[in-house]
Amino acid sequence: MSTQRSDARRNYQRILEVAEAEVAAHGADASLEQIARTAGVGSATVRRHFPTRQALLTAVFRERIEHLIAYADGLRTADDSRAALLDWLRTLLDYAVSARGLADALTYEPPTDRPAPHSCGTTLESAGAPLLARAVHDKTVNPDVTPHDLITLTVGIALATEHHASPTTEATHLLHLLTTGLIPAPGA
Amino acid sequence: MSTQRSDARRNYQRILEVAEAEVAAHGADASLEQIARTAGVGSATVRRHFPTRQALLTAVFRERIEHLIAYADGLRTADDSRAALLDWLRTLLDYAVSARGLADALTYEPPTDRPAPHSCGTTLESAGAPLLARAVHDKTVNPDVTPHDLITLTVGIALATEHHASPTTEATHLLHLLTTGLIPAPGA
DNA sequence: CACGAAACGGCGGGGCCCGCCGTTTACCGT
DNA sequence: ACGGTAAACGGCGGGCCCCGCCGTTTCGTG
Repeated sequence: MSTQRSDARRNYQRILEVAEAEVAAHGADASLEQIARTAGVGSATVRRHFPTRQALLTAVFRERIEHLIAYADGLRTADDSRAALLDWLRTLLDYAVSARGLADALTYEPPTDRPAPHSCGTTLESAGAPLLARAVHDKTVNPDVTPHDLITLTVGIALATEHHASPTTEATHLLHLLTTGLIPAPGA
Repeated sequence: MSTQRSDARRNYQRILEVAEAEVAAHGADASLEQIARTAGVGSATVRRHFPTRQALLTAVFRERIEHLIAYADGLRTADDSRAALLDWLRTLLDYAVSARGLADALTYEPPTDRPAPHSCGTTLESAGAPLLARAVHDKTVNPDVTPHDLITLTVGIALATEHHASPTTEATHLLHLLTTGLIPAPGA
């Protein structure tokens, strides 16, 4: 079926498994050579399957991204559009904070990204878009907020808290501030 | 005066100058060896003056940090405490976005940072604290916002927009969203 | 079973960071 | 003015990493 040879497919899987562990342990800049070594393949093979580090990260996080997309889909029919959006953002942030390297992977989209319109970030944005649109339609969210803004802000929180003492608690706190507004408009 | 030898002082300055340029060009992970090379010193000398990369970055950004602190001081007596805080945040963000590496330097405070209570981030936080306190006192800002939150959120925006198409415009937009509130409380 | 192409992986080059250690250089006291 | 000493220097080698090349193995197929 797949135009790929069987050993190639096997190596691909093996590398991916090892990469998941390694990225979880060392973050987005885990050593490719180390991955190759513990996967029992040459480092060239790793780069053959994943030409760029970003490609590897995308593959590593694919499952989680899809999970997030599915979650967003489920939330589309929720009663309270505002709560749904909040819920999704919290989940997204939780993922970004707990999965080392995810946030970094999400920031690195655009070095002339023509042939990758379904890379991590873009798909996430289109998954969040309906939730956002509905919330905007219900007047609970400012209309000049774009899906892109959602992702970027969340990723930003994750990145900024990454090296702190207790990232999770701090991140949730910051998300709260973000949603509620740091310095509301004067008429408050 | 200084217990330091004259050549040491000279090298220190020279390295610092080169480092500024190099960091401006290549961000927080500029090559230390490259800096040493164009400064005309051995790489060991660089590490002798700046034991860690973070130390070098701190020195590189010292001026700007102090400028920000001075600006905050000037704003302490402004008429409108809310506007003052906003003004400072905007300036801070502007610095963080335009000076490559600054944001990264600000996230990396705490690997058991005992003897460095006046590292970039900490001093910035104490500079912002009075502005924040006054704004809180005037009821224009939620009281559970800490100075640390201010810095972290701003840095987060800078980090997340760093690799995007037009960081500055996007960053200011995001700051606007942040201050005004992404998803205000239900009673809106 | 044999053959062609796909896939592999070892090797060398270049770079970076780091620590060691012999050498130079500035300072100070005589 | 000068010599001694400690501070400061910088070259070198080791370890790790990423990258590209290219001869070799291995899979799939006719």
